[in-house]
Amino acid sequence: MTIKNEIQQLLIKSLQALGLEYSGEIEISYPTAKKFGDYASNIAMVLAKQEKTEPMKLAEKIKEALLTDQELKKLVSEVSIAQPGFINFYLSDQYLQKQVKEIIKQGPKFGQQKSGQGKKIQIEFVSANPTGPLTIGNARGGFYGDVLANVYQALGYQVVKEYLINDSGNQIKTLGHSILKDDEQQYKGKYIDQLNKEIDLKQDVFAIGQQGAKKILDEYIKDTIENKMKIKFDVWFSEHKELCQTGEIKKIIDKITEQGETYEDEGAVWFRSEKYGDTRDRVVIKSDGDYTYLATDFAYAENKFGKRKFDKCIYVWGADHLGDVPGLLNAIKVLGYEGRGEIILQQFITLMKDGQEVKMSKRAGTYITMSELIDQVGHDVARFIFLMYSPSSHINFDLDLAKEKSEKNPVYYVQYAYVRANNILDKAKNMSQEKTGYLENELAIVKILLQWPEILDEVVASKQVNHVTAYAISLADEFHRYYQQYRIIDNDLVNPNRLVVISAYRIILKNVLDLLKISSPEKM
RNA sequence: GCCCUCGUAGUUCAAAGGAUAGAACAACGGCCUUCUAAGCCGUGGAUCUAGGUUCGAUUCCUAGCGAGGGUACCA
Repeated sequence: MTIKNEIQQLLIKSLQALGLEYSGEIEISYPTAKKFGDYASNIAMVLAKQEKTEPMKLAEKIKEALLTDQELKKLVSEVSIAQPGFINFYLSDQYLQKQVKEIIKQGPKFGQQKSGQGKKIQIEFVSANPTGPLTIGNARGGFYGDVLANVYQALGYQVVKEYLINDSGNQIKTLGHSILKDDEQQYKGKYIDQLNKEIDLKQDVFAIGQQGAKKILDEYIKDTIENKMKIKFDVWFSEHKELCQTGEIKKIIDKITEQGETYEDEGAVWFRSEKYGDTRDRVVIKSDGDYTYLATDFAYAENKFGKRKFDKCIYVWGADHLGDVPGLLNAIKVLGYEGRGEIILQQFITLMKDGQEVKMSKRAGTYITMSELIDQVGHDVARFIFLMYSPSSHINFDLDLAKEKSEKNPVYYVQYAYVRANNILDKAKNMSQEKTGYLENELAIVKILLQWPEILDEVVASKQVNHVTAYAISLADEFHRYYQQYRIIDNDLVNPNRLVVISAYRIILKNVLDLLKISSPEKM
């Protein structure tokens, strides 16, 4: 149980004792200034209207009730009221000192929780079409999905990371034409020239496209993902093999047709999506007999929820799939899995060059590949850059600027804090020890360390993975300041309390960096 | 036209409806005989516009302006 949870429990008890009714979740936040304590609740302001009283008076009553609770004293040394009605909590020094030892005891496990209760969750991300190398646009969701998976895992979920290979359908034909370099060529670039030489061109277009797709997947995409981005997918899911050849698409479309969820019009088969709140119905079988993307989505959803029994599936998509969201959600609903699918849209990246926008296009050959970027700035920097963005923000990306800034990237700031902590612990091994009390800065560090499990909870709730990088930076920040201000080893003497704090610090920072899959160097 | 996302320091990004809107880079001024200065301290600098809801709005609502995306029997 996190500190936030404990404070929530204390408040619930107090509200009950006062006979106050409140059904919502009690919000606990980190105050903006140190004088307001370590945790704060706005509950008095929320309830003031319902109780027809003033927030300050109500806060005072709740405070009185809190103070009678013996449990409170284990955690908190002081509760105060502040305008316009905040209730502020101050963690006690004893509690903090106890918790530092807990961090050291748990080590890499600190922060892990069991709230996921072993539920099976699947995260599908990247899933770029195997028609060209991975651009930074395609790969935007890569680091995101990878870290989100780690967060879920830390909270006790069973996570499967999956890449859907779109190896059937029209874009494969188009790829075939492109490799043949005939009139219908669309994709261009060196990799197409290469494939043109490597593949036997005396086959039909679809076969050429499929061979090309396989080569692109193996030689470009997997290489970038596994070796450059350091992402390990648990499942590479072939649409062609798993959904087309097995007949799963046909089966599921037949099934919903039996249920009356489709109808025929103008030679095509339509899914009644409008019935479920969509703006229009959507085609699942085209008049030429081919299945649409949505038909595949039906089969894929059934495969995920029905066949493989995932409790929850997260789809990390690019913003260009926006139009498919209602179709998929309604498909999930019709199949009986409503509420178990969640779609995260990643907004587009605009490529900037000398202050000008460049349209990123595989067809025009104007793009930056993820592989290129990582070669230029290194894995840790590339990963950190992408993880700092919120999924909903439109990124303006300038490669030259990224290169120029890579040496000043915040990732080094964070890693340097780790190096410093490490050096001290290394050096202090053989020092004689002299015990004194804890410094305020040390307790401040402990307070931040204890937020780690709360950050994990928050990320699962908000899906804002960028909060983890922000947390890493604030961890580094607090430590650098402390390091500058105090000498830990002085005249070959060291205070063991300080070493305890720094050990705990190193553990948490390592846990954070591991979760982000950023290296934690011992020396820089 | 309609739908979605976004609009915050010079720049790139943060901020579950909360308290004095945070960082980083850039600019300017300081700090290395002592645990690595890849660091620290200090200064200046921002919520697109107009209304509304609220004790309280960068956040929610309405309208406008601007950027990106969607609006296919493409994927």
